[in-house]
Amino acid sequence: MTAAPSADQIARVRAHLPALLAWYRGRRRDLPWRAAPPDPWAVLLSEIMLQQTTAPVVAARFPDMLARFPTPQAMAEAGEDAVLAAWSGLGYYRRARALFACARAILERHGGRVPDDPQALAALPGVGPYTAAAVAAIAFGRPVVPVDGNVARVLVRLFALGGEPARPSPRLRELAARVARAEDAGDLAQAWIELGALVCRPRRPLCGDCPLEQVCLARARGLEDRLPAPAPRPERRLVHASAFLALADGDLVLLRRRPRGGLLGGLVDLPGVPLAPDAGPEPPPLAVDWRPVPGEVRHVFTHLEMRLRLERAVVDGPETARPAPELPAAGLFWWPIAELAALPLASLTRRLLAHGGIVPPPSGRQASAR
DNA sequence: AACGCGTGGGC
DNA sequence: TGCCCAAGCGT
Repeated sequence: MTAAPSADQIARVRAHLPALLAWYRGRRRDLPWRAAPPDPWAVLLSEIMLQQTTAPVVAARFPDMLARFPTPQAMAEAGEDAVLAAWSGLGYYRRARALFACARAILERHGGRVPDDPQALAALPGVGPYTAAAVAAIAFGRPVVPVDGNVARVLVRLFALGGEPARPSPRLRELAARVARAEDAGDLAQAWIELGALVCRPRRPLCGDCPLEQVCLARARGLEDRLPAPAPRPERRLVHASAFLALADGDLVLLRRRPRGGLLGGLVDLPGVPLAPDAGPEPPPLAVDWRPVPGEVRHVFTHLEMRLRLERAVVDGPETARPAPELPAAGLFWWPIAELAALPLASLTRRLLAHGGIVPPPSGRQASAR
């Protein structure tokens, strides 16, 4: 099966690190989270946003996020709901709550300054092995190689690790540590990642453009298109349900705060959207005259597909519907449509609202990018 | 260790 | 269109 990486091959790769560094510095992209000198908080914020979210999406949202929360203290003082609202549409919302907890931990444990030690970084909420190494290398020049999916794939090909899944793993991190060197750690960390993102792509790698082509075992053996082996695709469950859109006085909408754990945890949505894949159908939240909205909203999650009908009702009388004074921690509440931008809404919720004729403005972003 | 957790873009 | 995938983490 997979031969262990040889000391010779590691030495060959290390000897080519200057070429990798030169390649990176020659084609460095103008990414909004790369500033000189690096701001450790900005680096940490960007790396958490980049966890499983594509760089173009983060590029579009990072400047507003940093402007809204320029320091750990600013984020800690803004409160969890403000962070969650600013995160609207980015997905994996646990990251937003962990980020808020992370800002508080930086304030309490480290006097408001991002720590430079990988171990201290990894102890922060939402910061795992990759993010800790990335911040340590990029923001502080620590001689570590952060291993993300890109770097894992590059290593599997460079060392022709046929039986190795191309995901960050303790074994690949150990290999990365043996390839690391003390000089230019920040640029080298980014070089490995950029190489995977732009050249050593998942499919059809551009080996002719690769600064490491001459030392790549997969290339030498003609395996560059067959490594890494594709991972099996997990099943995706299909869930049918009905969501309920209740309007009052033309300017209030009935919403619900979801429980903090699980799917879309802590976000605001419409009653009837399943709280979990196996949750049964929910009864209407009000005994009123519901009318089906024609069509269906189909939304695909990583492990779940929802097909949602929408029931709509208009209730009259301000005595039956009063706007909540503030966003509640749980349960149903009425909210002015004009103030939807203040709420942490998932993309699914925006689509349901739009299907019912309500288009909320972007949540939590700066009012204007001008 | 495997699974739960969003979303949007590329092809 | 449907499928693949993305600068992972927590449990």
